[in-house]
Amino acid sequence: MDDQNLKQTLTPSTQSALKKTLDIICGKWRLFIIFQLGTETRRYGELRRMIPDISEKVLIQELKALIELGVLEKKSFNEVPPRVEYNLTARGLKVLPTLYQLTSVGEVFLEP
Amino acid sequence: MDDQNLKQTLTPSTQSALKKTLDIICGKWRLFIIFQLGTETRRYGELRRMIPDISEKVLIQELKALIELGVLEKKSFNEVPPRVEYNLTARGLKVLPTLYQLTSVGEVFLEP
DNA sequence: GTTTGTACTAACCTAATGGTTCGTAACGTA
DNA sequence: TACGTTACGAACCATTAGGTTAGTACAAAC
Repeated sequence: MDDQNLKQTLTPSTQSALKKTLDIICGKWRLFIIFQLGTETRRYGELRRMIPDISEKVLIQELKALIELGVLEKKSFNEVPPRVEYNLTARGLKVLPTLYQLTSVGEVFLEP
Repeated sequence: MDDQNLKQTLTPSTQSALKKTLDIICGKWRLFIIFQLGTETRRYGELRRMIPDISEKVLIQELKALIELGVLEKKSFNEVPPRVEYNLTARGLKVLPTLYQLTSVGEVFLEP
């Protein structure tokens, strides 16, 4: 019995899309950051207070990663003390409804 | 300016649902395994050939984890050579459509 | 009688993830 | 003059995720 009946159900383009998705949502904090931003603009310090369990370093690190992925954008104002604002990009807003649906997945598995 | 205007937009139950979701889908291979199973029943060796880049140890490890999470179930037949079959649970099937949508997220960010 | 196939386990290693602590600039406030 | 505030960077460490390699039982095929 050879493998010709084992069709690869995932096309290469589906596979790379999935990998990109995982880049964006995997990690302990990324979805939380995206959800806390939502459609709003928030300062770094606001986000830190909204997600109190994340460490400063990791928050900055994750924000930077999400910017590089094209999910977030950042505006720095030349003020003292510094002011920096973050918000979702157009693409980020576009996928937000799909990401919100992910809570329902967890809910299904938390049902008794 | 105190923090009373920083409403925690995520309720505790939403947060734990999100964490559960991340348990299920995070990791390099879990979504691929779930997608390759889909509505079918597959033997271990079939899965291994359908996801050729995964190592044997990691596939078994991830299958075991997904079983413990309630996403998959497994049937062992007392035969030689051994035969073991995997398929999604009812809950797994229930969230499958939502998980399929995740490819669209990556697609948005892969657009030029 | 040696090899092949199945579904694993065990031992070990590396790279990435997440966390802790400390330090920075320049201003407003006490 | 000392201190708090803001948004970070640097150095360092612990844990986890993922990977490699080897070995197991036992029947069937060659």
